[in-house]
Amino acid sequence: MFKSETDKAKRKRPDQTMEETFSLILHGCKLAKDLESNLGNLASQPEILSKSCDDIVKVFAAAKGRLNADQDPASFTQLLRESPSSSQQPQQSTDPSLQEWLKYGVITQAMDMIQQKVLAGKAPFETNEMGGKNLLEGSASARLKGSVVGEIQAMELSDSGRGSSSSSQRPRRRKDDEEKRTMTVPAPQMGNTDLPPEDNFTWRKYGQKEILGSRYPRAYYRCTHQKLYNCPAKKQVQRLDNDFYTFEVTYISQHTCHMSSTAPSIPPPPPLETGTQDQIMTQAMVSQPTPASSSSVPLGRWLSMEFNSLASASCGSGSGGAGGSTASARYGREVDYPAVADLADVMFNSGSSSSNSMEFIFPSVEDKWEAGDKKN
DNA sequence: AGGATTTGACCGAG
DNA sequence: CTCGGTCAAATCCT
Repeated sequence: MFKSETDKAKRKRPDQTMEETFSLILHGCKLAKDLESNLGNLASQPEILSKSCDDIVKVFAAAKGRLNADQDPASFTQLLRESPSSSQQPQQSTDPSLQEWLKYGVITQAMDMIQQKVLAGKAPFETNEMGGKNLLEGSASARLKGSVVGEIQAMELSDSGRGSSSSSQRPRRRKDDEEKRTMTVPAPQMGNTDLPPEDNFTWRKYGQKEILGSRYPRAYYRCTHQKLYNCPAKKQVQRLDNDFYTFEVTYISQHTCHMSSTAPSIPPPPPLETGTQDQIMTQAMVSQPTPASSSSVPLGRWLSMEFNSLASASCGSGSGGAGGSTASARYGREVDYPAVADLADVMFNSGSSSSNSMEFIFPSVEDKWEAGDKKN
């Protein structure tokens, strides 16, 4: 895929070549970004990590080769430095998150994230949940676009938290007893923008509250299986004051529901149903990039699958809509798709799951890649 | 009917 | 006392 691009470029004029080289580099960046987003999931899959790295290296190598052969690197560098409004860098202006990523070196964050996970040996960050039935509902592209792109602007492990469990009356755990991880994820910019970011877990909304100084209310969710499996996982979702299209999601505590072999969130992986298989596959692949034992998909394959089927892939998550609730549970109960469930299972058990799933990554990438920057 | 969401009230931390 | 987080009854949805 990349080689052909490179070959084609060689037959073109320098300016075209430059443009394509630029795109190539950006694509490489995207691949890297995708990888970064899934490092958590891939942490335990060195082969896939290796493969992914190879893919990225190939892209950059191709770009480098073209730069060396066809043009003056200096000009390219200059291109990079030009103002965002420059027509010379459509891709650049197209993907602000990428720029940001490049600028701030999010990879470092990702590495830290993984390190933390490994050190802590705990469950992963949430990934997008699939809303089961809602998967097939309309505004798929919106969902895709709005899904968690995995732009981790901030990710923290702090000791703050609150929580209440069930002891006597309302015994609240001390704030420093809970783990809190905060990240920001883009909201859909088309369709139902109320849809909050999703991950691979099912949540039940148990409260919403206006927060002082915040423009938008904060929604409180807890794991659907809280009662059944005494799963303490919770999350809070709130729009950023200054950015309606961005949610700040705070995950509190780890899921323990998947630990149970009987946990509903991990039904056995029966064969896929027909008809929606593509969607499911895409969704599964995308939302559960974890290279799991049972259904691991190399990043490279995700990419190709993604690019090939994105158009028809409805986004995987569903939470149908119901006003801003992430709890797909309502309309799409638990895990409706075996493949997804299987993947989720794997993910759960792998103890990793970055906040970002491919579903969120590729679609947005694709959108940005093709549609240009409509976000800003 | 069962389960999810809504929403006002309650409770504890600061 | 204020505010954030949670509870739980009412309501909604499938």
